[in-house]
Amino acid sequence: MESRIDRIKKQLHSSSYKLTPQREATVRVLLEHEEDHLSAEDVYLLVKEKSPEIGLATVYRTLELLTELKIVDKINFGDGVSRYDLRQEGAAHFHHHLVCIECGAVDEIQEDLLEDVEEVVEKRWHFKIKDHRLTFHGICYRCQDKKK
Amino acid sequence: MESRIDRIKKQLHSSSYKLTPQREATVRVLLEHEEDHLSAEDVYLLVKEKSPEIGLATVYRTLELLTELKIVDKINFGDGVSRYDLRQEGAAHFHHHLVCIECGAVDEIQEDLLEDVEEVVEKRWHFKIKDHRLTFHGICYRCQDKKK
DNA sequence: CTTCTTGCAAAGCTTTTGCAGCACG
DNA sequence: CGTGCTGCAAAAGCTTTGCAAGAAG
Repeated sequence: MESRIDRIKKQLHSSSYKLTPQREATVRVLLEHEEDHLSAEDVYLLVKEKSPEIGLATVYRTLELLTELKIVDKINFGDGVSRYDLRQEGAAHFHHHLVCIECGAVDEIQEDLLEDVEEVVEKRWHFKIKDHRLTFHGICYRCQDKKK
Repeated sequence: MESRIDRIKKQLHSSSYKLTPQREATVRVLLEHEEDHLSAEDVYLLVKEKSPEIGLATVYRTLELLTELKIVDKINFGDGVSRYDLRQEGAAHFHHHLVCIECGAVDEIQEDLLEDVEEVVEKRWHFKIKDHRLTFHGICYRCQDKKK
């Protein structure tokens, strides 16, 4: 069976890029932390554990490359660093985020809740939507429970 | 009649901050460019036209202060700079944005289109929503028309 | 006086870039 | 060989901070 890495390798090849050991190590870290929202520095430190010789610049370059190929999405929650999020395979749109203003946790909503809204926006504002970013700021279920 | 500046002055006072000449000049620039999405540097240059002695750090400090008081919202469209957007008076939530991937224009949607979605999120994910950020990326009506 | 605010310069951070060397066909 | 990729260090932004001086009550 074809693995996720293999498919990413093909995506790279079809744009004439190689899956070098450094790039593979970076992608593996992203796969192992799919639930998280790692910054470039986070990724760098994790890659370094297994491939200590990698440079931070290479991580940045790889993340930029993966963003360009739409394998990952670059997001910004307003804390001064960019974070990188593996896109669901075959997902047309970017998923949504729930950012907790108390504990800082970031949860994901994979479901697309914006279909109706997008229809309205396309018609009423005559805007051809290609992608979206939706983040809710509030209090997560864990922090709500904690207060009781 | 009470002006917008007066009301902002009161908001500052009620948190024991002063509306200094520098702060007032900064707020005026924001009011005059309500439609735009100015970066700190943009604001600095515009304020400088009328108050040449102002320092960039003061503009940053003022924008931070206004963000804290929820008079402006700090946004990030992923281009490496923070932008500042005056909040509609009395608006409970942040408005939405349409970012054109061809010409870079940013249009605003003042209407709140997320009421239904928020209800679903609060119930299904047990998340207490305090605010949201919604940005659509796509092609604006101007660029669509241009192609015809 | 006392407290808050400012301007300047320096420092801090994240991210990008230049370049020589390496890898691999 | 040639092209692409990497690591390192330097550079380049954007933003924050330290500090002495200034403003305001």
